[in-house]
Amino acid sequence: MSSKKPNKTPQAIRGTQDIFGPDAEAFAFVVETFERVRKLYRFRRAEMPVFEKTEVFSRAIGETTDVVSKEMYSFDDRGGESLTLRPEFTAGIARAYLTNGWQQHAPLKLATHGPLFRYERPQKGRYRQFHQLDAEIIGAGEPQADVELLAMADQLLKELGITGVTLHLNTLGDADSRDAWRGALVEYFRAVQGELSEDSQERLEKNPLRILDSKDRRDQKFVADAPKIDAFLSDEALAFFEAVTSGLDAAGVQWTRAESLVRGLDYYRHTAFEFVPDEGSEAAGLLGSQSTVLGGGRYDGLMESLAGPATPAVGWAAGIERLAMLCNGTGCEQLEVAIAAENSDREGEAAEMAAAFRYAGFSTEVFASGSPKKRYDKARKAEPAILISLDVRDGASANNLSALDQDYQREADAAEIFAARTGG
RNA sequence: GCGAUCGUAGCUCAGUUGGUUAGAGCGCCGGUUUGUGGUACCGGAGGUCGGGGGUUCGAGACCCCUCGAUCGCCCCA
Repeated sequence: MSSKKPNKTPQAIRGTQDIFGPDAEAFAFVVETFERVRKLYRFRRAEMPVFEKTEVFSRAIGETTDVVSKEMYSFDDRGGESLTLRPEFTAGIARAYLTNGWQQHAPLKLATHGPLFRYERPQKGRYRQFHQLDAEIIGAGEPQADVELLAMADQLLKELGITGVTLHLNTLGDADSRDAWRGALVEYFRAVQGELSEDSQERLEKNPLRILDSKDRRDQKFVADAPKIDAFLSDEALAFFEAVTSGLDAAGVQWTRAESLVRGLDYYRHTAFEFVPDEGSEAAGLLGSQSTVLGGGRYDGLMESLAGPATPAVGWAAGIERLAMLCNGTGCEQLEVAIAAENSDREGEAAEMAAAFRYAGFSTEVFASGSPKKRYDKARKAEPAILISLDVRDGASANNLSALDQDYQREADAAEIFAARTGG
């Protein structure tokens, strides 16, 4: 919107959001549930800076990835150093782990959440400033770590009340398995190169694994018969994957094998996973095409890219906005007590009574502004469990308490406070 | 970076093949009615129809440009 007016209200930055109302309640509900669940699994809370030296991300994530090559918010600070707003958590966590000597706590279970930044075109479920939950287990190379991490993710989704979402699981094998598989895929797709989509012809050079989850029909007919990772897995890699899957079964985590699931970033090895809405489910409809709600995997090579010791690790991240879309309507709690001061002489008492209710642990709202005659209706429209009217009739105080919600449990306690305050 | 759709009151939206002074509902403010009650009625504030240019006797509507939003591709949570 261009305008000659000098004092036009500035607009928010593209891809940023002002979250309010039910959306904000759902957002808070997601974060609160995550905090509760991570404590059950004894993941320790950590806070990292929102920005880092650019090289933290370019080295850890990979120069050639889209995230680094075209999606980072980078800028020079006043000393001329290139800094970047974090596009993901893992690289910063790895840096913190190394610079703070957190090796002493290994194996370390870490959880955090907060804003991330990526310069992309916004669309449904995707923003330039977005928010993620993040959980990592660092310094644990055993498949049990993958299982515990996934069990936590699964419980989180259940506690959020999210249904119609299942765990898609794959293995990328160890470095050798992955390289051999990649070579076979390149060979296979090169043979039919001319029939692939334009995007996939390019992927063949840059990131052949990505062809496997192409949405283009021209690609999909070849994907079905493409070489499978299973044929290239070393004995160790196979044993690792079997330990993960049997551990998930033992923990009661539902999963499905997704042979063409590959993760975008270079550092993933072995386990790769995503929680994705089932086709045709309500969740799928709510999310649009940005459907992955939680994703991650094992990244055994990451620490070395930051000049640290070889350190096995697994982690996942989940988009808070996407999770919140799936649990809208939850998190918004009912108003317990509404107090309508229907006469301006009662406004002071209404405030005092509200304080009494609030100290007793009742969520309370006072209606004492605007036309006195319309305050009762306003209070009523707030749909409280208990509605209290303070009025003046024939020169004397007139008080009334009515219970509007039949199922409300604390009515007797509320009535007691009301009676004590009104001398009745 | 590419593509599609869309910008009218604080919000949700009408607005006919271009035709007087741009409307409704909700919300907000005030009044009348009611007087232990989610009432009804009346009134008010609030819009250079995203911005600029063009076509026309006449543009909210048609054309071009621009800004913005939404959704999709790429990529990803």
